[in-house]
Amino acid sequence: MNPRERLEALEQVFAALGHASRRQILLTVHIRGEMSAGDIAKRFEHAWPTISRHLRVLKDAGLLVHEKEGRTRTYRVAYDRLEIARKWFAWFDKEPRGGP
Amino acid sequence: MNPRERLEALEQVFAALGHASRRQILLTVHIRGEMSAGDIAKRFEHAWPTISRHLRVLKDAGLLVHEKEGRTRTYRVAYDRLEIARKWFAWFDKEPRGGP
DNA sequence: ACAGTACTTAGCTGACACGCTAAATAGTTC
DNA sequence: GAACTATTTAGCGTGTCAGCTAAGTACTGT
Repeated sequence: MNPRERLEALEQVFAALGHASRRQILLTVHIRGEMSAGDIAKRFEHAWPTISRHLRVLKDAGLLVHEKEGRTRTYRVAYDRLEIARKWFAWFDKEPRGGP
Repeated sequence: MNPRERLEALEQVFAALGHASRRQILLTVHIRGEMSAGDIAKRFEHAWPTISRHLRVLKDAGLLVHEKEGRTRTYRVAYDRLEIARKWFAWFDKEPRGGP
C-alpha cells in the first residue's frame, strides 16, 4: 500500500469511526465474531436501512468485510484496517519531528 | 471520571479526530511541543478563523489545552485525552464479550 | 410462479459541519 | 488613547450526513 492509499485509508477509517453507532456496530460484530446484517440491525434502535448504510460506510472504509451466503450477508471485522488508525496514534509516542 | 463522562469524552474525541485538518493540527502541535494559534494558522491553507474553530473543537474535546500569555494563546497537546481514544481500540485485542 | 425473507438502493428532509468575510475583543506600543 | 497585533465570535452559503419511508433486488420455499 503506497503512502497515498494509506493516507486515504486513514481518512476513511477515522471518518467511519467518527460516528458512535458505527463504533458500536464494529464492536458488536467483533464481540460476536461474525453477524448477519439482520442480526446487527435487530440490536440497534435505528431503522434497518439506516444500519445498512452504516454497514456500507464501514465496509467502504475497509473496517468490515462481508460474504454472501444465500440471502444473508455475514459481516466480520477487518482487523488489519483497524491497525491503520491505531498506528496513527503512535506518532504521539515519539519525541517531536516527523508525521504523515 | 465516571462511565457517562467517559463515553461522552470518547464521542467528542473521535468526532474531533474525524476531520483530517484537526488530526494534522494535533500532530503539528505535538511535533513542535507547543504553538501559538497564529503559528498553527500560518502552517495551513485555511483562513485563520477556520483554524480557530478547529482549535476550539479540539479544545472542547480536551485534546488541546491552551494558556494565555498576553495576547497570544499557546496550545499544547493533552496526551491523556488521546489515551481515551487509544484505549478504545484495546477492545479489539481481547477475545469476545464486553465493550463500553 | 407466488409469497415470503433478507437486504440494499432511491429519494426526501432537517440538522449540522466547514469554508468564508466582516466585526468584535483583548492586550501591547507609542 | 489611537493604532496595531493576536485571536475569537458572528453570521452566512453550501455541502454532506443521518434519519426516515417506500420501492427494488435477490434468494428460498411451496
